[in-house]
Amino acid sequence: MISSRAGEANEPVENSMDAKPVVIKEFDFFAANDNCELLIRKGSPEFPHQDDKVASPPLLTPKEPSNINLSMLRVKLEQVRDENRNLRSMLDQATKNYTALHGHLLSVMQKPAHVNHSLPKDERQEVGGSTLPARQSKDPVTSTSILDINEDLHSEDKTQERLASPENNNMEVMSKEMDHNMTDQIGRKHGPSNNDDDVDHTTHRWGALGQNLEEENRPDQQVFCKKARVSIRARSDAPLMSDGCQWRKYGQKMAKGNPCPRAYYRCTMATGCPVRKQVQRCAEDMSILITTYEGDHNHPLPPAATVMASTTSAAVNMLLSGSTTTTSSNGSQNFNPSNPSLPSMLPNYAISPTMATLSTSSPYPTITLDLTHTTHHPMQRPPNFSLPSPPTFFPLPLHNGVPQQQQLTGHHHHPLYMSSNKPPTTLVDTVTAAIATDRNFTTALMAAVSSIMGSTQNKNNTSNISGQDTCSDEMAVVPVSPQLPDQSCTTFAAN
DNA sequence: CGAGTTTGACCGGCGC
DNA sequence: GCGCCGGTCAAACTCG
Repeated sequence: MISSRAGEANEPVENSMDAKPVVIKEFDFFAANDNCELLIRKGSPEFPHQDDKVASPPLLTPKEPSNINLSMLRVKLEQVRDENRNLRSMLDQATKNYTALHGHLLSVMQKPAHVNHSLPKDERQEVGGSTLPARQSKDPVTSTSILDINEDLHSEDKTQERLASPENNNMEVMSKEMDHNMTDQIGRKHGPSNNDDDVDHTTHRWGALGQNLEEENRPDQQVFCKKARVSIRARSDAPLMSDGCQWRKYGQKMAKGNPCPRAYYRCTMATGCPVRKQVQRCAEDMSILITTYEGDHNHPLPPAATVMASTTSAAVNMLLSGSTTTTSSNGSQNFNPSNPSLPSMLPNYAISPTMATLSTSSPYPTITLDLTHTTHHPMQRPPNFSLPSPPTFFPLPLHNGVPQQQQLTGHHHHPLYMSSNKPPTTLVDTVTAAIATDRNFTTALMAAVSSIMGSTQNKNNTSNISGQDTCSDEMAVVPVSPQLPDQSCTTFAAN
């Protein structure tokens, strides 16, 4: 997600990062450190020579006080480089874990699909108006068990650091991979298709592809997966938060139970982009802005936004995917990390009570993330990130290159540089800060995913074909009235 | 004049 | 069937 220029300069960018060189420039990995920032921002091409400069004997002469500073800087630089190396390795691990996790998810999903459904062929491939071929995947589903993943989660520090790694710009890649896997899965799920080679690689769906596939391919659960939403609660005095995308307001309504009007926006970055968002202030705390995203972009996003969108939509995909085997009788799943019923899942969350809430109630499964307690600097560790209140959600259509029309006029808005000078005024900042650097937040998200997947697994094990959601004893599923579909769909009403 | 916003009308889903 | 409600449409309006 965030990569450093130091990393860029010190080491050749490898693998997926190679493919997205621009991403690297989007975030200032060391924005929190003025000294390092100074060094690094002098220009990455110069950076490899920093060592030479610093190490040159004249500069280290103890007589000169400035050389002392240089020595200190050098030490800091070394530290940063070490950290960068660590983060890189963590990223690798995270990538592997993610892949394994998703693979397992797919394998879990596959079972009930075969048992419970036998869809007509013609229901398989229509996705969002375009035809997505049902792939018969030859990719072996990884055999990593959910327990393995959970075990990884148990190694709290490792996992959390991995996930919190600013280098998680590879999330984009992972997300794409997931989308492909999802496509694979759908193909597998509904029976083999012999079209191995008719994969639509040209369709770049950054958002909830899996969600849409679910929608289209599982009519019996259509209610459940009708539309997925992600809500973000964040404190902001601005009428809306800049998330990097271009939006056009197309409506405003007074919503029941909230004196503040709800504004409706659609993405205008590409014609026909189906992404919508709703913006409304929290009725109980007017300083909290609730932004709800729905749909997936039909166009590429700029790097920074892509990273965020991919990360978040990947989470949504996973959440939704995992939840598809649970049925709508359950209102919502509240992933309470401190819930004692999740001892093995979330070992380290006593300090962060409720971090992310997934509402699985129909018709709109909603992930709500409360960022109102995050600190603002991307590189700062929030002292205590928590989501005390019922959340809202997001498939994030975010990018930083295009100004939000209502807030930004004509500037090219770099979240990073903004955030390094003042508290974030953009959603990108807030979410990025939360996702990229907040261990609790990120791990909570992962925990939520894992929880659902665990739930999925439990459901499968109990062969709950009737669709009744019998909450597993092991899962921290907080039952909410199944007859309150709206309650969890939007935080507006829920609050 | 074009792009974006405002706002009342309209539509569909849902519960009674 | 009716009314409520959320969501969208589109004409009128504003602004640069």
